[in-house]
Amino acid sequence: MDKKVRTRFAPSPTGGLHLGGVRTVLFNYLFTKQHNGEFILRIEDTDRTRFVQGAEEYIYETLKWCGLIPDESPAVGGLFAPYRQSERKAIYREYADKLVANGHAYYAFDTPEDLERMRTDYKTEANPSPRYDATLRDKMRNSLSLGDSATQELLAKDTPYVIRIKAPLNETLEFKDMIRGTVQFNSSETDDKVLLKADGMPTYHLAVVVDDFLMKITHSFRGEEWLPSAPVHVLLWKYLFGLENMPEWAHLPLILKPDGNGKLSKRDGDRLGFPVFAMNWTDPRTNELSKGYRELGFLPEAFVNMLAVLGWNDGTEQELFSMEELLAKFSMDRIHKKGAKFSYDKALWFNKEWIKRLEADKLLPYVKAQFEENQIETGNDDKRLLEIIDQVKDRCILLGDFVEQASFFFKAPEKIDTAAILKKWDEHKKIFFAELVRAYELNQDFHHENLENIFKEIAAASQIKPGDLMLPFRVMLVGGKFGPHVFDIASSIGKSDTIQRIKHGLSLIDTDAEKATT
RNA sequence: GGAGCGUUGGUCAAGGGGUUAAGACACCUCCCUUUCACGGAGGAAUCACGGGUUCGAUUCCCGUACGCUCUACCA
Repeated sequence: MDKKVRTRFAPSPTGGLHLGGVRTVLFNYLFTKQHNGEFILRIEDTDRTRFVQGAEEYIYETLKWCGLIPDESPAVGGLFAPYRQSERKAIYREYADKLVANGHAYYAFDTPEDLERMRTDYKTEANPSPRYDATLRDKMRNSLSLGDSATQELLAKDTPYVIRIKAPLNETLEFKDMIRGTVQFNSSETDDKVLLKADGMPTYHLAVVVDDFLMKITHSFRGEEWLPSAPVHVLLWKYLFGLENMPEWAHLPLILKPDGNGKLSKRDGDRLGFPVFAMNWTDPRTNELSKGYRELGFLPEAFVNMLAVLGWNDGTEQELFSMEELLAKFSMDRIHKKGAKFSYDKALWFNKEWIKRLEADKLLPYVKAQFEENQIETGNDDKRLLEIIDQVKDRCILLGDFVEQASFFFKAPEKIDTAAILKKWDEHKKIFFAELVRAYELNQDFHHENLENIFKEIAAASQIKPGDLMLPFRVMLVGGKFGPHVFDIASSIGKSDTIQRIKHGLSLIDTDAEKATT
């Protein structure tokens, strides 16, 4: 391949950027990077949607969070600007006119009602969805059926119209898909798709072909749902720029809903309780907020990893890939043809693995942010925080779990699970803890080994098994049955806090025990 | 209805004429841990169906079934 690889992604700014969209960019990005190519982000907006506040920025931010906007090619601007569809209206118009002039497209004056009528009038059992195609176009109001003079008259009167492609009969249309090999269609199966809408904006079909040509795109990635409209695009390439200049296509497999079948949608996320957007997304039409993976406590590394192996693997047992590893190992020919059902459980597993895998100092900023959000003061001692992260990160699935798993290092628990203690509580244990407090008060060395030794000595003297005392101790310190080793915690929070928490625990146990008896 | 695409455990999947058909998630059992996790060992569970080709088909070919996508002046 001697020509420079150039790829693009064209998100619509109205729909947010969901899992499938991010994965398309990811594969696109990996491929482009591997070929040392150039990646173009084009915004697929329309007159109606281009003013949606913050939608473009949202897309950039998502891609930045995932590490998918390469530094060397800026998001907007560059060699082939403008990249916003709404700013390229005149360009599309020019090519639509050219197609009409060459006889490959025509004006159609049908109103929405006309089209509706056509769909009901010609609907039969054998053909439940009639199309505007070679069999029907003579019966509709267009420049082909009306003739030149009538058409000119309508145009002169500013009658609204669209431009439709004139799909030929019985031609074999084929193209090579990077994932599926050669795909063939019969041109009779494609209908006369609208290329230029009445408002002067192009449809996706025209825009994608024109832009891919003008921006010299060599490889074009999109979801599998576009496969059925590929013949229209092949036709446009043939009429406008020559098939030899057509980029290679890759139709990526769909991401399917976890239960049942079908494409994963925003609704499924709401219904089953997991996000389908990388970041929080507020639908501009309904103002409805959908939670994002970022806000839910996912690491970008985990999110990207999870997406990468949804529809691709390297043929080994490896499942955990950093971006560097993906760049080294990704290849188009190992992308699956089959759509994959999304599994949130597996997504959580990836996050858990990445939290375990990342060094504490990489985790530090995330953990700090979590504590800040929950108004827990961690002080300025990063060294201590790093130690704590190392102690608890194995038990965290989401970044937010650090709050539950480590907040007691900084702050006495608000609630104590006294019920867990009271099941096996008695006077002897009460006395033990009173003695423990006294012993710890006198003690200067608050290292965990020493604390454990003192604890065990007193237990032995009281003739109670240490095991029966560990749980109450733990609950007093952290509030519940979880967390790292008790003596590590005691050592970390220090003498006065430890003693205070035991005392507080004892008084709570007393009051709750009374409540239980009355 | 039509066209295109697809079909290995519940899910993600490796493999691709002869295999005890990898591995992961989830589930279950046990071990470790005087908590919760992590970790370790094990278990249950799969080649859609029917025809070919072949000594032999999960693998190749042809059908069938099923599923999905599209069938908008949405992308």
